[in-house]
Amino acid sequence: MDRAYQPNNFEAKWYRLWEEAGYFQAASSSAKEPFSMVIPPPNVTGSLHMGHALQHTLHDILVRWKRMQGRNVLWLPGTDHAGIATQNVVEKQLAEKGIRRQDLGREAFEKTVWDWKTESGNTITKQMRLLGTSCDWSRERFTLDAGLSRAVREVFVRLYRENLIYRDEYIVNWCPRCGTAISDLEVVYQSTRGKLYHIRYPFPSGPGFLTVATTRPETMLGDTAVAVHPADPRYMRLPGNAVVQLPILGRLLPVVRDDFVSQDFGTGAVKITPAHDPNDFHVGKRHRLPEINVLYPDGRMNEEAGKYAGMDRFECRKKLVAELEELALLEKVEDHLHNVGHCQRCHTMVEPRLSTQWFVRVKPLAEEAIRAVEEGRIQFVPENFSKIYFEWMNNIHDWCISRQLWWGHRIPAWYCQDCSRITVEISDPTCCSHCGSGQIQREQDVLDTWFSSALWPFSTLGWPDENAPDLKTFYPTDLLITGPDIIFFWVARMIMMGLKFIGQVPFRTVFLNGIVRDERKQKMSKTKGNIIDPLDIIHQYGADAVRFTLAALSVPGTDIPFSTDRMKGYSAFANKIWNAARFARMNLPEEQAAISPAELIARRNAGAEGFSVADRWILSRLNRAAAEMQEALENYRFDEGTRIIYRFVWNELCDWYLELIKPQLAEGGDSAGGQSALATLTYCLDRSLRLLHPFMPFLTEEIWQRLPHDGESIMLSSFPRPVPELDDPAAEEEIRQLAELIGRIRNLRSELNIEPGRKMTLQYTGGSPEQQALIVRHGASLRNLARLESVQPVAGFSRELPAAKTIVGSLQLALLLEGILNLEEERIRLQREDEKLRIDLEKLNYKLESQDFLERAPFEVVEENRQRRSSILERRDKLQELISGLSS
RNA sequence: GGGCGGUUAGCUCAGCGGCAGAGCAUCGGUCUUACACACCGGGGGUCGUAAGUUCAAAUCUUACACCGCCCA
Repeated sequence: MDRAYQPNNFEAKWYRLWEEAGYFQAASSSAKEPFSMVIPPPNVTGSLHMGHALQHTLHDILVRWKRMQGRNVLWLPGTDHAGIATQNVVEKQLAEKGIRRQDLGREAFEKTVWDWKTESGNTITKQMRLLGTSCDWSRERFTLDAGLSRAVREVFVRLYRENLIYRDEYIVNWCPRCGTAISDLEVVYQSTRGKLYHIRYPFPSGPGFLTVATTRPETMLGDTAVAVHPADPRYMRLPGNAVVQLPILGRLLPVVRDDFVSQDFGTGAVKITPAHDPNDFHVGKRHRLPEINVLYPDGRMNEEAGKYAGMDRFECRKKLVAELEELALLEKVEDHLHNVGHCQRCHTMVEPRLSTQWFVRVKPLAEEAIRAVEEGRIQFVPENFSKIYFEWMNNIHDWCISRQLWWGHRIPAWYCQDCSRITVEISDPTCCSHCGSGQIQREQDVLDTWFSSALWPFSTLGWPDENAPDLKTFYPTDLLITGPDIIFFWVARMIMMGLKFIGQVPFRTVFLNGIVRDERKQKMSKTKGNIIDPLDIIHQYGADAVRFTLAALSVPGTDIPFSTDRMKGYSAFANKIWNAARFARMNLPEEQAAISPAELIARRNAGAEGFSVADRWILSRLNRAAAEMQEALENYRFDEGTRIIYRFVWNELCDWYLELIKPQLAEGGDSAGGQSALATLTYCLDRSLRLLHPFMPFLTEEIWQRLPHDGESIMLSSFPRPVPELDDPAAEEEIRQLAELIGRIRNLRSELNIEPGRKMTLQYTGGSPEQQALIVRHGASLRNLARLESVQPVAGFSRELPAAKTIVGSLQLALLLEGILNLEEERIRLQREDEKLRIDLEKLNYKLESQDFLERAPFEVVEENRQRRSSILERRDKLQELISGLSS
């Protein structure tokens, strides 16, 4: 084996082998219990970023773990057609050649996008493989696949027929750059420094005016009223039929009274623009006001804007304000900080705009979806997220699903030119279903991408064919792992659709992963330049180190501050286990069979001929690690999982066990002790690798193949479970004591500045019979690990003995020094030790002298404290002996 | 404005009633032949502030401060 861990040497090789061998593939039917997940489909346009890397790592950990537990695992991959994003990408490319999509026409444009998708659209799925994701590529899906499109169509038609989808004129969020409506969720509000314009609307008869304040003066061209609060004393004297005159256009506007007006804002009089403001829209409906749309879809003013027609909205604002000023109708302009909606995709300022769109009536669907979570049929992890879910679901609004795009699922609705009614059909109709006219035209709009995403858990499994084997086997899926940012966009909608169309929840558990940030918890962004490209670091440190780091930082409910330093640490861990394996390999004979638990138990029970205390200890610790790992993974505690295996491999197996068996191995592998040690080591490594496999699939496979093993891949091996017969509290206690003893001697050496290489003589006296026996039994390890030449029992220490002394428990130790010992320094050192004990003792005394404590604390706690005290008393006693030995 | 979360070592975070922990960083010392991506040892904390509950509070309660996120 190489001297050091070099991931680039083997990662690609194993992935190819696994994939070709079909290890990732689920069985449509199997005696094994199924376990299924669907991937949150990344955009086809996308490339792998840290968020994906995190999410896919967490998926893969669970999936590999479940597979090793013998489940029939399906992890279904795929991509999303991402309507706006993809159309934008291709339009941009066309723009470079000076072509607009309108020049191509719809069909040609769609073909261009498809070509692009086939050619470079699957970058991300190739990149996913580098991370080691064991998803079932044979079942890969795309939201525009024929099967999925059929599901979309079926759902649309059925919802329409149940009146859960309708078409209406409504105020929607309009992105002038994308030229389409977007849903409420796709608007991101940004705090923006703007202006508040106070504009005078004169009374047409007589003097005076009403002053209204607005942040969007250009919309005044669409004003159809001015509103005041009915209880506002300032406007009490205004007649009921008062009107004002709209500046510039001269239109007469009624003054209406409406509760919605806030008296504190501005002058208490507000302009009403029903076609361009959601609140005004509702006021307009209440007061039967006309709705005047002043904007073209591209954000220019339309013919309703009079002389401003054709001008861009912001240009118009400038010119219009200047004109008002000239007319002395501009009272004042204030700086104003407010939240302004921007398009999530292109960051253009969104315009609320009246238009005719398709909507889903969500409330009826939401009720059942709320109940599913309330009743625990779906569980959120961490649990807190259910609150966010409930809050949104309880205040849900209808969902605008039509988009004025060309890339997506075209809405299956046809308009009749004769009777002007709508025909909605599963298969394309040739005539109007109402009047039979052949003069029908298909709807131009496509559906919101999230509409098809909402069907993902069942559309990918073969629905609407209700007998599809995959659907029967794998629905409901067991778990969904996704980001908290798409609970509303996606999770909630999947729950609604799953319940509506399959009658069962789409998944039983939703795990929300954190957001990956940089190590200072800043969001990663291009402008900040703090983006870490997962491909870079995979290339540099290996996929295993990246995965392990992401898992280690993945504390449920918190963001992930990704740190390259942390990752270096985990890459070192990979190197550590690599070298532990190398050490084993060097000591093992060429042909060595794997060892079974049964064989191991038999040997262990063979008494003196069998395993050493160290062997029994590490096996017992391994049990503990396996039990803890099980618990950690069951609770989605990826962070704990990494801690558990890290600690076991590094701090127990490598730091202690390997060092403890070196003396035996030095005797030769043929000795009884050597054989047991090798058997134990082989077993522990094998099990460690299996425990680690879900986190570091490549490294574990590479090493596993090089060590004695059963089977063709670690992927197919079983996940370790604790073997009760190997639990051994006595051995654990003994090694704990040995480690304490060694630690004390090492500490002494370090305090006395004794060169690490120098072999010392240790004398000891006192102590319990067990302690004495322990020293004898572990003499070789003690000498080796504390760098001692000899360890001698003595009846007592003479005063003149040139030695540094200390205690462990009730055992007194003396490290013999050459030359003269500085008695004063020695005394100070021992007194410092004593001082620590004194402080501990004081605390304990305080507790144990409290009557309340003795009476009210549980017996075990009191007893524990008593024992601690008596142990400290004993140690102080021995220490005092040493101190007085110095001074007399 | 409403809701949620956070504040523990220099940094990033575990711990969530019974002796304050980890990784990294830091300091001192080592090439002790698996590993310098290593080994050994050390230092470092009023557990945001204040009050309360309790025999016992980092942990439970309340208020406050500061920082984030979501919704309006």
